[in-house]
Parts: sequence; structure tokens; C-alpha cells
Amino acid sequence: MNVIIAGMGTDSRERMVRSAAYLFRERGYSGTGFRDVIAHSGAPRGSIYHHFPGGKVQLAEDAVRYAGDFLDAGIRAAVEGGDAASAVDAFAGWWRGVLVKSGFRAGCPVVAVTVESHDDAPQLVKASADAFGRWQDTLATGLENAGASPERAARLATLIVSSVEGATILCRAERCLRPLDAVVAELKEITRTAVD
Amino acid sequence: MNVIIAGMGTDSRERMVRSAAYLFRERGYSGTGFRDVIAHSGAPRGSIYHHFPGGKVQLAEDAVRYAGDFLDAGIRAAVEGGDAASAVDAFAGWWRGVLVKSGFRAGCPVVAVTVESHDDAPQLVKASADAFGRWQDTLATGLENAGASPERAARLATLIVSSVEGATILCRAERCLRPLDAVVAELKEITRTAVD
DNA sequence: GGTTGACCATGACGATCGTCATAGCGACCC
DNA sequence: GGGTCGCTATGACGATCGTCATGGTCAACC
Repeated sequence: MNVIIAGMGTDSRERMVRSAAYLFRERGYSGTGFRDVIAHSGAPRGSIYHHFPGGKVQLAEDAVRYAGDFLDAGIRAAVEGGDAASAVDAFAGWWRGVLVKSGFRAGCPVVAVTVESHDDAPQLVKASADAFGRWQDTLATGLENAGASPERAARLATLIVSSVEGATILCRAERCLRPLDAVVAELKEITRTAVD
Repeated sequence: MNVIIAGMGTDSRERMVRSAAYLFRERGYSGTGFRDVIAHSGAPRGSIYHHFPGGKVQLAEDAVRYAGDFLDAGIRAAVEGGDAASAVDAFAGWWRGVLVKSGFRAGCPVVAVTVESHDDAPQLVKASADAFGRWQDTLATGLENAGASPERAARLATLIVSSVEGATILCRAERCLRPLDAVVAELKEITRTAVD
């Protein structure tokens, strides 16, 4: 039987969400069909609209939320027990692993959903904004604790998220880690001077 | 009749390429069908595979190249007759205009194609890498002329392209210019200290 | 132990996807 | 003026898309 924990659904439901997030990273939102999610997750076809009455949009919404929560927890853990540079390392290091492990074929699922969202699915835009916002808030808190002013910390957090996400895209195009490494080097220099 | 200029195709062919680049910015690659391109460009349906024997992939390839050339020319013009900060303004200012004019619904077509490309279309990855590479080269040249060292100029150019592209995505999600403004403020500060 | 309800198997719906074949148009060349 | 060729109109192909209805299974609860 399935043990239901508050906030978490069935096994197959969660597998679908995780697979959707995984597949979005490589093929994007429109490029990923329900059949792909079923095949990748091994979840049953018949219960799609039982778990996701809102259809594909709801699945994508949950996938974005899942990715947002997952990465935010990683950033938070690295920020709580490290210096300012570890905030950058935690965020960039995760995407470096995604790039290498996928052979530069995968990127950020939140980015994928954002750049494809039309007007008839505003929930997706909101979910993406939530994820990006939480990442920035967590990073900004870490930078403040390291000694940066609140205003500067907020601006730097936005720069970190923007540049690392952008560098991840450039890495996929160039099929190498050079852009991400260059960005991280500059970011570390900036954060170092900002916390003094 | 159609006046054929070297490197440029028919009117309807070029309209299709431009429309594809335009539509990719809002709906992405997989989210944009040939029928959308036909409707938006007013081009005839029957000549799709006359102008693009390679099908949708070739159309996207040309769209990425078109966007790459177009923006590179803008950056080059701004870099040639300005200081180091104008390089940032030229690049970021273009995307600011795209965001505002589209109501935060459009982004970068090169990004859209990159994050959706699978293995069966490596031409698209290469075309994207070319566009990103040219933008970085042009910006780096401008930074070098302003006084930055070649190595630092290359790293900064990568940071500029990455962070502005990333900020554009964040702006679409948050539906405001705050991320881009924050990034531009930090970038100007960095480039100012780098050219001294 | 009968009933409820969460969950899944199966198959199909209409729409749209990228692709292509065929026929025909009109301008140009010899 | 007959023929060639760039370009377009039209319609269809099979595949796949998201969506949903129906019927069934099995554990849980009164």
C-alpha cells in the first residue's frame, strides 16, 4: 500500500512529477508529451487525470514547484554552514553536475517552462517566479549574513541566479563548462569584495 | 519580381525566417508550428519545402542565425563608438525593449532553441553556439579597446551575455524589469573597475 | 461483508503536428 | 513561341498530441 504523507501524493504521482521535471530539462515543455512522462516514470497511463485534473499544465506546475523546492533546500543547506562563496558554489555546482551528467543535454526545468509559457497558462509563470524568487531570497540572506548590505545582497543574488542560469544555457550550446567557470570566477570575486 | 541579393532569399522566405524568430521568442521551438509561421508571416504554404528542404530544423537554424546576426550588428555599432558601459547598454537595452514591447511575453529566440534541442538536430546547437560566441567576441573586443586585458575581457563578455540572458528569463517570470535593472547596475560597476 | 473510493488498464476522441505530392502559375531564356 | 524553372495553391498522408470515458481491481472503513 501507499503511505500518504501530508503534501505528498502517491508514489506514481510523485514519479510523474519528477520525470516531468527531468524531461523538461532536456526537451522543454512543449517538447515533452504525456506519453514521454509515462514511459520515463513507469507510471500508469490511466491515472493521469486522476492525479492531475488540470492536465499537462498542472503537471508542469508541480514539476516547477518540485524543482524549486529541491534546489532551494540545497542552497539553504550550503548557505547556513559556509561563507559567502559557498552560496555561489552551491548554486553553480548543482548545474555543473546536471550539465556534465547529461552530456550538456540538460538544463534548468524552470527556465524551460518560463521561455515557453503563453497567456493561457499563467500558473506556470507564477510557479516559475516563485522558484526564482525563493532562490534569490535564500542567496540574499546568505550574503547578508556574510556582511553585505541588504540592498547589495538582493542585487547580487539576482546577478548570481541570472548569470548562472544564463551560463548553463551557454554551456549547453558550446558543449563545455567554460561559460559557467568564467561566470563563477567573476561572481566569487564580486561577492568577496561585497562582503567587506 | 523579386530582387535577389546575395545571401538573401525570396521575400516570403525571409518573412518566414523573421516570423519564426519572432514566434520562437514567445512560444519556443516545439510550441511554434509551421502553420503559426505561415499565418504570422503571410507567406504561402506551398513553398515551405521549396525554401526549406531541411524542414523545420532548417527554418529554426536560419532563424537563430538571423537573430544572431541582427543582434551582433547592434552590439558592434554600439561598441565601436562608445565607452565600455555602452557595450552593456547595447546588449541589455535591446532585451529591455523586447520585454516591454511584448508585455514580458517574449525573450531570446536563441535561448528558446537551445533549451529545447535534442540530439537529432545538432545543427541547432551549433547555430546557437555561433550566435552566443559572436556576441561574446564582439563584446570582448569592445572591452579590450576600453582597456581591459584580453583574458578579463573574455570572461566579462561571457558574464554579460550569461547574466543578461538569464535576467531576461527572470523578467518574464516576474513580469517586471527589476532583475534586468539589477544585473545591469552590477555589470556596469564591474566593467568600470575592469577597464582601469 | 457490503460499500465506498482511490487507483489503474484500455481504448478511443478530435485536433494538430511535420511532411510531402501533385498540379498549376507566370516570368524568363533560346 | 516552345520550353525551362522558380514559386505557389491545394489537399492529403501517417503520426502524435492532450484529453477523456468506461470498466475494473483492491484495500479500507462502517
